[in-house]
Amino acid sequence: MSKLTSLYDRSRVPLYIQVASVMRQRIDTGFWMEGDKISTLEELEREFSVARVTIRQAIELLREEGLLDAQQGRGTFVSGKPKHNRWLNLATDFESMVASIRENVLKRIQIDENAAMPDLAEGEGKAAPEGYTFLRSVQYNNNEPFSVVNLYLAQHIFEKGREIFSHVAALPKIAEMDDVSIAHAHQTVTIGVASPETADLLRIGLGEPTADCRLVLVDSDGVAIYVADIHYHKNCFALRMDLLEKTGPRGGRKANGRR
Amino acid sequence: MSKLTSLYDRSRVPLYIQVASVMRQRIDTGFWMEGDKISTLEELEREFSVARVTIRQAIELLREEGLLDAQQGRGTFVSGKPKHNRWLNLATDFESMVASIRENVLKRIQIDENAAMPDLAEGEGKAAPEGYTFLRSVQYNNNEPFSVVNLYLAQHIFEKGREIFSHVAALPKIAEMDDVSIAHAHQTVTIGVASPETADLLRIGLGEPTADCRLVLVDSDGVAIYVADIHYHKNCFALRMDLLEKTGPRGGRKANGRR
DNA sequence: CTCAATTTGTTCGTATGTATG
DNA sequence: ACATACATACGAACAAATTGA
Repeated sequence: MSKLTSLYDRSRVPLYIQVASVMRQRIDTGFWMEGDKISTLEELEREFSVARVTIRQAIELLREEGLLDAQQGRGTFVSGKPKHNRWLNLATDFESMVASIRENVLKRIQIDENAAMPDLAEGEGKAAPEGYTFLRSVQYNNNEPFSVVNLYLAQHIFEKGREIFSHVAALPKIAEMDDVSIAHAHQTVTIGVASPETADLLRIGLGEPTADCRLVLVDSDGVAIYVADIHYHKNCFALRMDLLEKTGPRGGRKANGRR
Repeated sequence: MSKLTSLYDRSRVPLYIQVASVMRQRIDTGFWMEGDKISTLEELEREFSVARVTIRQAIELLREEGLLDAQQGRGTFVSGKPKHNRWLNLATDFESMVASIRENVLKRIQIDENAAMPDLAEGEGKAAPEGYTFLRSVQYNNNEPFSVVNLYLAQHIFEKGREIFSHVAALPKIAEMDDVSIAHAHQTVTIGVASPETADLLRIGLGEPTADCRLVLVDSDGVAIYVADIHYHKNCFALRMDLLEKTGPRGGRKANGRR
């Protein structure tokens, strides 16, 4: 009870869902392997400090997902792993980002030519004087949506390929334009929550976490020509990076440590 | 009603909390600015397709957080912004990662010398034959926890500085060891959920989202000497990277595009 | 000052969900 | 499976405060 209230103060999500989240994670990470018999109800009751019925609700949830199989008199067994989507491996440099986007299937769902200005943070360049066109699209993989892209494209860029931008991803096209210079390109990844529109498009619940990626291209005049807010489904997001890319291997028998 | 059930099917988080999440985000992103009068209850009812009382519960939640101020007869106003923690800007190369970790305050809370092997994925090197020591620590900033580090340190590395590793961050110490070579170092970022221990240490709810970072160092023999699973509080996590770091500016009047 | 429109605040009844023991 | 308590959500009606005509 005391534990319940303290947990409730922190999250307000129904307890059995919290419990189910943790158990799902255990299966996912292999802490409970497929075929294993998991702890008994009594052990779980004690571990989570909740009532038996609450544990059973959590198990029922995972049973519906096909992850658990409770058998009277025997125990509860792991009957499957949550399917990971993790298709995406977010690129960490321009070339590979363009390459990966080029392969994507996307559906353009909205275009507003006279859009409001995107609000640019420090270091994201200055706004294009001719204004922006707003483009929204959804990216699919195996017929399932995995990201929503909200893009502000500088008007003078958009006009170079009004037709093309309506149907294909903008970034590769921009990369191909010889008369467009890109002085800076950076992305910032954070964790956000799904707005009603995003939730709808990604088919997730309102307020569920998403991986939010802001991608900004700045031209040689310091103008932000491409400002994208991308919301990735959390299960489709992974970002792997090599930390020694620039410097190469370090240390070893003979200290080559600069510093 | 139909919308309710469909949302409920997707998330099962209480509706008023979902609504509050979205409204909090709107304040955070500046869609609703401080001092603004936000939409009326009736408009919000329609927008979210929920009952008046549900909207009021969401507003009450944000009122308690100091973000909204509802005034009878006048409207509801934005009275503050959610405090951003966002201290962290995760490093994307080895040098700066070592430097940033060096500055952190950490509390070592657990050490197990004969720990189970970490399960290594493809490309993460092979396990150290002498086994690993498990170290768990919490990193603080302004007295608030922002990350939990679960580290498997190869036994032969741990023994080089048993005392030191008990009190300070391991990574900078390893970087200083001239007789330790690091052939590969990479990290993978995903979105995870808080386990009971992590939730407790970060003071968040069970199953709440976290930014999970796996950091692996592999020595020149292909042995994983440092395997860390780091769970960041979602509000303390931001990862900014320059996409043109390697190639420099591209395009412009005269196409200099290599390929 | 009064009136009407607008907007938040409160309450009732009902149904279902969550959690305990 | 049951009894109990409380939380969540709906819809609707009414009350109270503010504003401007």
